[in-house]
Amino acid sequence: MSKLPSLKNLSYLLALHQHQNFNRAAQASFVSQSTLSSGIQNLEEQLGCQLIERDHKSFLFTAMGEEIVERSRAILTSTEELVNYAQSQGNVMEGPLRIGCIPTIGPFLLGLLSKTLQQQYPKLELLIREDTTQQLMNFLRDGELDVLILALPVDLQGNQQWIVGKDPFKMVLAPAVAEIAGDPVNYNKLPDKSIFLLEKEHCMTGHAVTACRLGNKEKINPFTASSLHSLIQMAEALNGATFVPQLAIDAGILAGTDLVIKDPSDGEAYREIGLVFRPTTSRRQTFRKLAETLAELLPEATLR
Amino acid sequence: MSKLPSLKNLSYLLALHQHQNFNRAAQASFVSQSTLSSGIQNLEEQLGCQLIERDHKSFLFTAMGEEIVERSRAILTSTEELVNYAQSQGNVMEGPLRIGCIPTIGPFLLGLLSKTLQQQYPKLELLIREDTTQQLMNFLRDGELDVLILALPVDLQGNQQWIVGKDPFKMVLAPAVAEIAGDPVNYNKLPDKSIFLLEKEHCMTGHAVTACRLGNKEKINPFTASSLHSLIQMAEALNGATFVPQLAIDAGILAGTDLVIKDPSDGEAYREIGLVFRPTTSRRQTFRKLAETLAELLPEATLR
DNA sequence: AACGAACTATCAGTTTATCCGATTATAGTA
DNA sequence: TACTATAATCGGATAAACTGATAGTTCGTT
Repeated sequence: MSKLPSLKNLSYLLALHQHQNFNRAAQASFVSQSTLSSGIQNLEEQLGCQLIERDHKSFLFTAMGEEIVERSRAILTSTEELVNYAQSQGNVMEGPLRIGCIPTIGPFLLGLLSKTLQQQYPKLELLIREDTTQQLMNFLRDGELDVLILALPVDLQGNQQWIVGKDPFKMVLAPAVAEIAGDPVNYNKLPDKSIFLLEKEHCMTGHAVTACRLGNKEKINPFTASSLHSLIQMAEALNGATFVPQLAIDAGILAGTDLVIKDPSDGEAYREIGLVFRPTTSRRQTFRKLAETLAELLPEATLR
Repeated sequence: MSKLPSLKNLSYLLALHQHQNFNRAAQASFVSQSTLSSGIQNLEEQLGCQLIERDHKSFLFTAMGEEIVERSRAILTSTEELVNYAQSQGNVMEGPLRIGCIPTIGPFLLGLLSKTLQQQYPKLELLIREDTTQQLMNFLRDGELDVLILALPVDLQGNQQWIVGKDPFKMVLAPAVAEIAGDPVNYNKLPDKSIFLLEKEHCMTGHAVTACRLGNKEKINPFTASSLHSLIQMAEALNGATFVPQLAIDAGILAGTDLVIKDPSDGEAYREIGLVFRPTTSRRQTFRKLAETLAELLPEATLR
């Protein structure tokens, strides 16, 4: 049996991969540049293969290097999770839990969620980051977040997901448009360019929205909003209509507006909310409890 | 972020768990008893919790200790697999591969398998262990084997399985019995106590065998054989009949006997052969290629 | 062509961690 | 009581990790 590499050296490799620069990686690892340099060399020697190609000014990770980085990451996060588990005395709802969430869910759910969790598990230290799905996936991959709350479907990229519940879409219409829209809304009765949507990055791709996009292009206004709040303001100010998640409505996003809520014509108008996490995690128990708490706060729970 | 424990200390903990004795664990780890002792203490201090309860003469792992052992095992095997992968230059069919196999498969399949593998992947170092299913599962859990070849179904105990193919059961009868048995065999025409079976541990629990057990108890001889070879000898010597896997027949287990081969009456008379491995493994690519090679050698491949 | 900026590798010296052997302490056993 | 088996402890030796300074490379600028 050959000698195992040290976790420290593996972490140096990870830092180097993240920062693509010996100095910055060393700083991030709280060691000197020389330490990190020799650490990497040490690792290459122990593993008996080249991890990075040097060309004196810069360097590049080899394919093997990338693979080793992947595996090292899994090993290091497992070890961190072990330490975390031990220091929480085996209570899976203690210590830090780093959650990522998208902006069309976060503001309307996390307030209540963190309140509920704090009450139920007072020793849980919630750390929440709001960003786009893709950014959050990167943070998850890099081990900077433990679990994501996303709108499904999503490109899992090797991660695992649990569906937690559904969030129905409602149509929200300016009064003038509401009068002629019918109930549930008949898209054909709406004026051209009267439907406002979010930018694509927000992936509010519920069935209703997709159907609307495909079948009623002329009804859709070419301007897109960058947040739910501005979406609603646009709909109100320009006498239009839009789709808003039930979650946001429940959280009072329409307060102070005179918009009218109606059902979309498509009965399957909802988005699914899910938890996403690394398949190599050893915190499934924690995520399970999180999922249960989350499901109770959603309009329709469907834990699976 | 608190400091991570060293892999060495984790391995000391594993050794201690395996040997339940500081001296033997230290020997197995090639260190002195004092080193191991302080390593464990070190670990407990770093993790901030008690892993073993000492009562001056002996000790006991705490629940937390057991959990940490589990997790440490996953971390260490991942690291070993990383090293192995690197040292094989990323070629997943190089280096050691430790296979466990049950005795009703091993002698009839592994000869051909290892020959095929050696030819296709000359740098693969095959290590084969033959034992009961339960023993093999223990070796797998303890990281002493990488993958098992078993007859399904099997209690996975948290492991993962891939089904590789089917191995049909044939009936094998002494000539006198064969004459009256019909073709396919009608169990009712057989004399009482004329069917011989293996000991239960061998889990030759194909549908045919199970059906026969349930519906024709009086036909079954109360004596059980401890190997396929003795099973066949009993059937021949005592003018009886028995079930034998196609695999064993193909390998020539009936050579030199005057037994007659017939189909069992049940059309679904087969056992499934599968690969079983730890869910935390990072050698799926290796196992995949093994599965493909294996499937080609089985009477009926059904890779899934 | 010369210079400086941005890099990584190397080296000598220091600090830290690991390990061993001997010893102590405890409990069970002959 | 002496003996055996066991784990914890301690001082000193050894090996590993780390640092700061320096060397050497490349690239862009003057």
